[in-house]
Amino acid sequence: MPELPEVEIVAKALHTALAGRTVAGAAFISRMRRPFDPAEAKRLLCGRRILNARRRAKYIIIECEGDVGLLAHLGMTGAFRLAPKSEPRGRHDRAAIRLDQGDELRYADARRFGFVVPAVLAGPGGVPEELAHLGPEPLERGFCGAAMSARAQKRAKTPVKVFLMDQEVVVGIGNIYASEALFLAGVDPRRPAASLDRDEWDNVAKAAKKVLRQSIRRGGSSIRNYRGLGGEEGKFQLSLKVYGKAGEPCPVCGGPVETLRQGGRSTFLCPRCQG
DNA sequence: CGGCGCACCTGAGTGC
DNA sequence: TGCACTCAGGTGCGCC
Repeated sequence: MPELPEVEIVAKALHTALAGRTVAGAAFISRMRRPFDPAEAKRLLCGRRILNARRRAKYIIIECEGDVGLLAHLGMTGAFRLAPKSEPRGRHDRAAIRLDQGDELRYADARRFGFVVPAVLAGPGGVPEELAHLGPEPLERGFCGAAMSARAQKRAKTPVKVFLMDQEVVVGIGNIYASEALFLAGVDPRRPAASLDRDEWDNVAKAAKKVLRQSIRRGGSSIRNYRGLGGEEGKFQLSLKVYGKAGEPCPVCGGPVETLRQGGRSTFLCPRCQG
């Protein structure tokens, strides 16, 4: 479900809601793909103040004092919300972190592709070791045409769209924003990553930054599942140019938007604009 | 290492 | 109504 913009918005909202509060307990509700161990969470976090919540790639890190905290990923359908402890559990609630004033942070996830787990945040930048393999953030300096061009040299077979979604190459870009960025850049998603020249990579990097920033500004894309911390929908789905628009006219040339499968996922493009 | 296919889950939508 | 089938903002593993 969520890509960089949606995760960024959730992380910011968590920061606003949680910074300065104290963890009072943890409850197991139902099994996730990666199990949440409430005893471990209590041992690690109970009585500790929450310092901040932030995003790295599509992960959310909630940091407490003492280099410990929670690591979460929303998978496709994960969502956080704050609820009074007395509120009945929802069908898909998976874990709860009790807070100091009778409320709790709940994690719900219908498909269970996501998780929230207690974590030691001792790696560089206060990030868990297990995130060390991730590529650069697309909104930071490490992501640029030159770096992407260099990275793509050996990827003679990988389509540029699949390459853009590789989290070791650059993080945070998923199925929606890969199609959108390539449309903005005028690059055909089927082209091998290694076949793009420097100018084209500059365009792709710029387009990716632009579409991610605009989406953050508009609250992310709510297409089917995504909701913010307070259950609110984003608005960027209204600004999507090609994603989910098979058969509709291209907003630039008016020709029909087409769809195809790449790596088992749907890609959307305008073949005329993305020569 | 690069590249592919599939598994992991549940729910919503569609067509018969 | 019911059933069968397809599809979904992600990741990770096994295999060649």
